[in-house]
Amino acid sequence: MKPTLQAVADAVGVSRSTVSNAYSRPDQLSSALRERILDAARQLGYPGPNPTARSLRRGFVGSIGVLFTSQLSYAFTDPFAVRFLAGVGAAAERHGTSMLLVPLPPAQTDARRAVENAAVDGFCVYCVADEEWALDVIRQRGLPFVSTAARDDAGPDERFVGIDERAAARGVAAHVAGLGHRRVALLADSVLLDAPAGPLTLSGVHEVGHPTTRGRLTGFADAFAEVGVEWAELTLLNARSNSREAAAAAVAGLFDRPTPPTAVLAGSDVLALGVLDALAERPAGRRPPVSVTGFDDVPEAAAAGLTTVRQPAEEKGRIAAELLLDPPVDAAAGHVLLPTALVVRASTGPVPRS
Amino acid sequence: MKPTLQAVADAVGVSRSTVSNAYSRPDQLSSALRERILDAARQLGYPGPNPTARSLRRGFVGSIGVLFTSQLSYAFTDPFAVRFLAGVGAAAERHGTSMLLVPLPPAQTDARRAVENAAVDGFCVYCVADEEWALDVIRQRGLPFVSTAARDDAGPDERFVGIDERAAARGVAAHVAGLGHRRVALLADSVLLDAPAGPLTLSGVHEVGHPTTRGRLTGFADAFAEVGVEWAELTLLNARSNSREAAAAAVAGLFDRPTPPTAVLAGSDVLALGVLDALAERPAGRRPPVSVTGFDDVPEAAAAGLTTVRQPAEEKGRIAAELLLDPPVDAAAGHVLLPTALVVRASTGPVPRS
DNA sequence: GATCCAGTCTGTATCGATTCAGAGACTAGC
DNA sequence: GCTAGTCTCTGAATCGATACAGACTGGATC
Repeated sequence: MKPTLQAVADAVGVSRSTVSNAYSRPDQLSSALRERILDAARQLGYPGPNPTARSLRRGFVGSIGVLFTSQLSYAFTDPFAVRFLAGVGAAAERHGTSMLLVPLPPAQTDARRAVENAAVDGFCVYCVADEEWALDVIRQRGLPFVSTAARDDAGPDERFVGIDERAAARGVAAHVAGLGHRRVALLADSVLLDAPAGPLTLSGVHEVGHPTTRGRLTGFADAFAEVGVEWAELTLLNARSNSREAAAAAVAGLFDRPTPPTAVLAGSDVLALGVLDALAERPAGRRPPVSVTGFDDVPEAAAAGLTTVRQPAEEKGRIAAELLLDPPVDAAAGHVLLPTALVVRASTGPVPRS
Repeated sequence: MKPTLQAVADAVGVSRSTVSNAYSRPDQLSSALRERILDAARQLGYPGPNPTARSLRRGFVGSIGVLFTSQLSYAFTDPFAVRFLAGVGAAAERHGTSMLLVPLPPAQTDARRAVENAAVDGFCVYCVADEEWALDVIRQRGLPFVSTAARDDAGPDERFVGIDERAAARGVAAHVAGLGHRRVALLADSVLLDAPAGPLTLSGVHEVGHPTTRGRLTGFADAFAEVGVEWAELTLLNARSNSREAAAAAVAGLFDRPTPPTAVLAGSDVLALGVLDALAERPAGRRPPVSVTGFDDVPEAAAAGLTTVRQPAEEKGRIAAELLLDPPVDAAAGHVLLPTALVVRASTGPVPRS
């Protein structure tokens, strides 16, 4: 077995406290003794204070948790999530804090346990769809957290960093509407829990569970309502996940309808790229000139010429971690709204006259 | 303050052990009592057993550490590292284990501390340049680890997953040599600690510190030695980091030499893409037809038409985590060599006759 | 009626450190 | 020479749980 702090103390003939001080508070003992202790420790193969025991006694861990909606392995396939993580990592780095990525098992009971058992000082909650249960567990544990999805029932002291989803979405939709498009499809992932891929009918946008998706779809609807296109006239498409493949599957058959949409507004760049994939796969003769928009402006979007909404991904992660690591004294400062910008590229154009 | 397990015990009028059992070993008490305890816990706002205390007593943490050479925030910009992380994440997910990403401060003393203080059950060590000190700390702590860089002094019980860097590099270099190229530049990052960007003279490849880089450069040299081009005739270029920008900086001026190389072999796709960037930025008239190769076959390589060596990134991460999470009984099985393949695309071509 | 056993629950030791009040020794100042 | 102050170091209390060896109960077995 590895020697403990006590073993070192015995070897040198000092008290446990003194050995502890040799590691954590060098100013509390003479440097001669300190050297003697460190030497003995080296000799014995003592690996330094046990991190777990130290955390227990000190009352904090020195790492922050990052919680993802989906499977952890999916998170790495989503370029936006990766940029977000990079931001969290940069901030964690500066604070000498580690990041704990906690995978959530599919069963909710197990997922609760996972959040309960995470040894962290706080959480960055990345857009967990139907995240309420997770926030409950975190609150129950008395841990601080920062959420990236605006929630209606957020307490005044709850920290948040994100964008005005609705306004941003409205912006890109207004651009498409301005180009003359009126037959439009909206594409989003997990519109409803366990909904099949493809067209979906909802009485209204309020039925959408995921707050971020709801915000974006609401913004889309806003812009079209303004030009006289009601919610019921919009085609709503569900993707089973936020991936190009799922998006391609969701638009299957869409362009073979008698009156296909002339534009598809996607809830993320990844989905939009999937739509472009689906279009590219059609034989050249049957490739309608559909306008497509995304959301996020991930690196791939520029290469694909995708019109989209830019939001600062890395910044979001960085600020999330910073709000967690040194909380602003002013509660209002704990609520950060990031800027967005409409980025017009080649994937949108005027509606073709037929 | 949050109530402890003891508080719940007192409230129900049972012993602490029983409350502990209610959470961790439900078969050890009647379900009626268990319900009563869980109810009381809910009432009191008890968040469940403290993860840190539990880890201390149990002797394990339930999370594995991932160690990166470089800044944690850089890791997320490297597509290969991201795929690796995805693999680790997938395996961790299956085992119900969390991943701890430990940022290493620049100062070595601090970095040691960071590794010493990480509350984990083991480490996946991702290609830490000059990683020896880190492995020492891990060994000292008595923790298991899996390395992704082959080391000459690896103990027989030390686990490893990776590729035959030298053979793979030799393969792609042989392809380039086969195309007739003889004036060739080799580009790698951190060839020597703190070397400047650009040309570098080394008496031999053995001087290269980073084992992965050394392996690849050796393979390149092997292939050219076979066609009669000696090490001293090869141009060695150092990039300050593994990024497109650094690569572009490293090849500055290279193509304006009196006898510029006709091919550049890069130690990674990211570097190779940087070389292509640099070439693309030159005015069309002064853009020599240079062959460029990468290494890794990251997603971006295909789009850029880059000739490269494919290695299974996600698989590497997955296996690394699995070797850690359930160690093979057979020591030989703890040493996994993954397959590689030469992927020829448009970025290489026959040497132009001048 | 004694014995055994399974099912529940308790008590104590333990995991490996940090903290903090205070004990001694020594120096300085008056 | 005495008081105050500074440096070092010690001891006991504490962080919040889990493990394990029993104690007790009630029923089945012979």
